[in-house]
Amino acid sequence: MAWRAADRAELTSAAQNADTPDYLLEDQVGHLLRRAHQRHTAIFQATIGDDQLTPLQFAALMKLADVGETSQNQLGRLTAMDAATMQGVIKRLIGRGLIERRPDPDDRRRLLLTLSTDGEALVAAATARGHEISDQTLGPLSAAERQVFLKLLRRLTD
Amino acid sequence: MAWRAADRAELTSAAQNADTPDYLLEDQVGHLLRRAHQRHTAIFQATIGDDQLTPLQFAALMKLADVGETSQNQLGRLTAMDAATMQGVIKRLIGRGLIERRPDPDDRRRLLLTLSTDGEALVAAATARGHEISDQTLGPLSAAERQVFLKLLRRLTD
DNA sequence: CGCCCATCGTTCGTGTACGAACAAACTGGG
DNA sequence: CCCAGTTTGTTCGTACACGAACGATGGGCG
Repeated sequence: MAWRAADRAELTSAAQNADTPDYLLEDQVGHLLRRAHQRHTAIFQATIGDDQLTPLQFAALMKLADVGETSQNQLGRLTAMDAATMQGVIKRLIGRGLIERRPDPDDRRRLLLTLSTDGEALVAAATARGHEISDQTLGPLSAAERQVFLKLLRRLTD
Repeated sequence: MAWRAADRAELTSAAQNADTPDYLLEDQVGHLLRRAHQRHTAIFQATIGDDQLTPLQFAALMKLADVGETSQNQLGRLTAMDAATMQGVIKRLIGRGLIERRPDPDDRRRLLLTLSTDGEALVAAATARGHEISDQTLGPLSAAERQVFLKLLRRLTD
């Protein structure tokens, strides 16, 4: 249907539209969400104070501290990671000795996860950083705007 | 699921908090941004009508249609992808014959990109889908809320 | 008890992301 | 003209993200 206008007039099939393109990437939610998320991970990495710790690893640790011993898949659900992703995240956290794993005596399919002593120490030390990261991410907004934004954002979250 | 509260009272330093955890993952912007983005890509994939086309590939194509012939790095800047990521995206689009590449006669470092005929056809066909995807992503919000949300989101975007 | 079906964790393949290091090519200043 | 510094595109390594298929286990129901 409706296209551009400019290149139509000329025959350049290279076709760019200076005036009114029907799809402006920078106005699309998906693109803005992606960029906001990129900015957030940059802030995370600059603020968390641990070069090896990634946002997902941090999320898994914090959630595990919150709920206590759980299985991998359960923790994955709580942190919105699928089983395959969780597998890798947990492997690295175990590799760093931040998490321990033991078979569930009541269900031999399951692996129960707990924070190690090091993991608990890291969680204790990083909690303040976590808040700082959220604060910096929302930095451009006023307190009132943050409330509105978070409320709306939460509604776009299944 | 016997956890928290109980072992709080005892001296388990394992310390999970049923009542007032100091860090609630589901309240953090980063987590919400990540989940909203996940939801968006699911909507994209269900709506775009082309199993092979990813959000980034789509963004690159739409932007290229918008600005016309450019170099890889330039297109990367316009779509917020770094050079390494762009390299892979372009490689796949060329592999599908949607984009063509030629050396810049004025600067032998550069590779100029253009849409192929197939690429232009795809852009024409997919534009409406793109709008539908944005619409669905914002589905939970009213028209007024969408305006507010997008305005605030844009400010969290460097 | 036996069977169907769901769940748990793993592996594979593909596609973002991005830092780091490179070689080739351009730029500007002296 | 030459050197220093930058830009362009590529490659490597690591880490998400997720569909798909897999083997092992568990639960429910006839």
